[in-house]
Amino acid sequence: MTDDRWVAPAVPLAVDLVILTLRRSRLHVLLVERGVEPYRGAAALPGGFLGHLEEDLTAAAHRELLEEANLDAETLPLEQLGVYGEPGRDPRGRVVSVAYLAIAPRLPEPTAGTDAADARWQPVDRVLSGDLELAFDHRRIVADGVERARVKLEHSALATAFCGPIFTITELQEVYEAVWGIPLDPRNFYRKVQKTDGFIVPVGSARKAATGRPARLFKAGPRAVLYPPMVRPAESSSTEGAVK
Amino acid sequence: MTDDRWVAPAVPLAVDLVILTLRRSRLHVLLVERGVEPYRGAAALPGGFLGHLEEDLTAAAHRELLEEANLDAETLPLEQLGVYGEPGRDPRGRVVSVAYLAIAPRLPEPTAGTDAADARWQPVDRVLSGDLELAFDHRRIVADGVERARVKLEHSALATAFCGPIFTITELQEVYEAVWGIPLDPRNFYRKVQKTDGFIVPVGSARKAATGRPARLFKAGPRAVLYPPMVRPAESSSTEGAVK
DNA sequence: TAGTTTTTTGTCACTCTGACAGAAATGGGA
DNA sequence: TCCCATTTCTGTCAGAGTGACAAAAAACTA
Repeated sequence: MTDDRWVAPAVPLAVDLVILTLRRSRLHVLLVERGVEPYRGAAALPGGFLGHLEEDLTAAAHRELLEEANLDAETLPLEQLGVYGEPGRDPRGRVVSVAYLAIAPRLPEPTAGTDAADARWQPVDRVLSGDLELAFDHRRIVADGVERARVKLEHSALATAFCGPIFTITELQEVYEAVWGIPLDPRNFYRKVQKTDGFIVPVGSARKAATGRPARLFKAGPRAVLYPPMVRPAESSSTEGAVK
Repeated sequence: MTDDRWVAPAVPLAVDLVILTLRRSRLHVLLVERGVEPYRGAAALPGGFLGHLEEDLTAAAHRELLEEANLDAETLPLEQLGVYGEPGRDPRGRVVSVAYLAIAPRLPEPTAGTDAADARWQPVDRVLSGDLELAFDHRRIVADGVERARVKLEHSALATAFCGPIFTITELQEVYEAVWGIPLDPRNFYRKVQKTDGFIVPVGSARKAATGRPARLFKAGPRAVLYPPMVRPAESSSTEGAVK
């Protein structure tokens, strides 16, 4: 430690991406089929090593997304999710991975890129339930990403980003229900979003419908942080929050 | 990229520590005076490079804390704060740093360790105001850590960890006031913490005081997450939350 | 025209909060 | 001893927000 010419150990650095979107009212995550060892053939998050020593982390994230799933996410706001770096998480040796989270409206169907044999959307509950196994510690990373998304829906207007540019209140409600995984009362939800100033703004009262009363149309409002927040009903578990 | 024998670039990995505590009812952060270049003599967060290639990140964090400030933080729960890795943040070249946050009751006065010329507590407002300049991007890291602490006080019983094992409600209020940086109404605060089930529990109704009515004594309750949360008054700024 | 479906407007009781009044329990002078 | 300053604790009151639910409004269908 007090060596005169001690050199800091350098660690191979990777990025992993949790890309969430909504498809048929269910939350999906983008997964690729690994085309190389280790875990060849297994499902995994898109991601990979830094391209070169000076590459920015977010730049690497965008590049990997393009390479592995042909998704140009240049416009996607990537949010840092965390660092996953326990020794032993990668059979190749020490690798530290920085996970990023993106949440987006309907994205195009991805196509396989260079390092990945396949790329497609998978429902998150299949991943979280363990029904679909992921390589490395990627299941945990997905779980962390989903939890982050749930919290963000409470305090930010992020939900509007899941919808198209124009949407109905019911569609917005479906976003919350899909991400939170619980049903909400349409009438209370309607009241809440309506009186949350700047959350949504009505757009030329056009209409819409297949059956039932036509719904008003809205677009995202100017407010990014919601105060007071949307309240997520308390977990049913009675011992929730207890420790010791 | 499709090179057959391409090797993943390895990056020197460091950890930085934001240790927050309360002293004389003000929030303080642990800083060291750098004993080596770059930024020799400047104030900085304790931290340093990974000791060896297989060292765990949190292990490195604990080790650095011991080395630089002689604080045995084995028991401190360290929480990951984020990754700071833009190229150019370190004049020595590419370095990626993982920041950790710890929040603790009165810790002993630190003493300088091997790599640091000095180690001491500094009020966070001196850092955030720019009055006290920090090396690297450490001011930003401190700001992120303080903001995280503020949010944690809302949703968790963390505030009790700042107090001693036994405390009065007023002392608990002072924690909130110091971290949030705003005054609170003692009567409403009293009511709120009292009826938040499991937050604090009365301990043998002993007493205390210098002047005024003696206060009841409490200890931390079993509840770790607060629901409903403690509400932090909305920021005064009127355009808060506006975007675009 | 009656029934179905979905959206929208209300209602009611309850909880939580901010603002504030004032009583209770102590120590310190005069 | 008696009043006062100080701090803790107990209330009160009005307003905002929420969960649960009723019912009207606006379509389409049979």
